[in-house]
Amino acid sequence: MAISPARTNRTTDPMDVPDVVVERLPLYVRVLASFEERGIERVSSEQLGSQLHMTPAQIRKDLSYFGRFGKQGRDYNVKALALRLREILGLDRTWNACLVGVGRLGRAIISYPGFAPEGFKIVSAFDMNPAVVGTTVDGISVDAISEIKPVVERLGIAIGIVAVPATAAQQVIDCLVEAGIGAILNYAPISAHAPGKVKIKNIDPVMSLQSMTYYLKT
Amino acid sequence: MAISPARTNRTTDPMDVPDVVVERLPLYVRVLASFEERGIERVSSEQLGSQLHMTPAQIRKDLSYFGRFGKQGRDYNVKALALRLREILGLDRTWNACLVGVGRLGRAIISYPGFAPEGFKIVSAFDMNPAVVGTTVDGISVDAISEIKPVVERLGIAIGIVAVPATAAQQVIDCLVEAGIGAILNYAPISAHAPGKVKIKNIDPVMSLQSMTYYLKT
DNA sequence: TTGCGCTTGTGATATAAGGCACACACTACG
DNA sequence: CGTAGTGTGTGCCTTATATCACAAGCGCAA
Repeated sequence: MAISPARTNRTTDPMDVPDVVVERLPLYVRVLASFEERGIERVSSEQLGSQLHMTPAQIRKDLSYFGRFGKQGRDYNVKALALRLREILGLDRTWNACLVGVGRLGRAIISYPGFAPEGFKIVSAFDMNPAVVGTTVDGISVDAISEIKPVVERLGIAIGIVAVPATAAQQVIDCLVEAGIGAILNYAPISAHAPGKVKIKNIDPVMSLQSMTYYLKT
Repeated sequence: MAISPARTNRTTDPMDVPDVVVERLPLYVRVLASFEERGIERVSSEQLGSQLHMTPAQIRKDLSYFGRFGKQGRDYNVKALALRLREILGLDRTWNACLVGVGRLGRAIISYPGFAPEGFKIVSAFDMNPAVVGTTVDGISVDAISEIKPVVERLGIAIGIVAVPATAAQQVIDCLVEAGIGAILNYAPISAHAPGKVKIKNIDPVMSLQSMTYYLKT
């Protein structure tokens, strides 16, 4: 009697999509881009799946959280799907980010050429060390950490990148959250947590290695 | 009638432990180390859990895959547990690694001071560029990629670190696998796959950012 | 030595993620 | 204009992961 409890029309509705699914979307965007570059106009979930080593069903199901993209019996239009996924992920615009911690690692991050082409622009940097504050690294001027809040607000920064020593990391993260940052990419070797709705991802090569050695012990 | 199907005595048996569990162990090792540094001798799963933002039950269950570590009613001995977990993960020794791709990123990885203290030693580097082959970076001599196999065998290298452009990455990975490498840490922005039993972990900051922007779109 | 309080280890249960398989929709071709 | 072939979208089932909740074991105190 009741209205069908199934997900109704859900094109990009704010319905809760599992995090795992969202985390796979950039993957899809990436393969689609590679197909696009090769001039391929249409792909089936089968092809995508074999490329990504996943089952076609998983891909179709993931996509189904956001709407219907393919024509039944006629696979997907590469360009259109890529465009739509970028839109869903919010990649159809530029995002400003700030970097905290201008040490060796921080400098490497600033000069990393992989962010800009994907629309992520580091527009500001912060450090505690008075010797570094006031200098310029790769065109980015370094401010004192106390300046985070005003700068973030002034420049419309939504993303924070943390590259400080482990001991300072949680404090810096709290500071970024306080400043109104919405997402944090943390390079410090701590299992960081951000309060509230702020998203955080940890980049931790050492920990990755440490879990792989389990399988290496013969 | 049959022998109890339950896990029997399983101290570090090769029984199949879920990957997710193995991936959490380094986390435990890390907090335990921090407790150890602070001179704390005993911890309960409750304390560990609150530190890591996980439920105590999860921690106890994870540990139970490997044996019994605590005394009931009397929590865990920090030092003993840390030691045992390091042993389980194979962190009670040094691991030799090689780096492929001595570009900007590769150099940053070589000079990253975070690997050595955890027992990961980069002992060899490779590159395609003839201008780089033969040079020395931070004490590591750079060889041609064709040398991978013999060098890996001679130096007992179990881990490969990939820092080449996306276009070359899969090829390099195949090459490492062929050379007998057991684990790969891949920094190239591709969703890489290693055949067979070889473990692979991808470090991909851009993809991390791309999945977080989903939650930023207001 | 006995009993109480505490925390582990773990079976049972709940929730989440993944895969299967088929109805439906669309195209193409006769 | 009808029919055959193909691949999507999705309900349902399977498998994996997380949580609950309690019995069992330990230490301390009287």
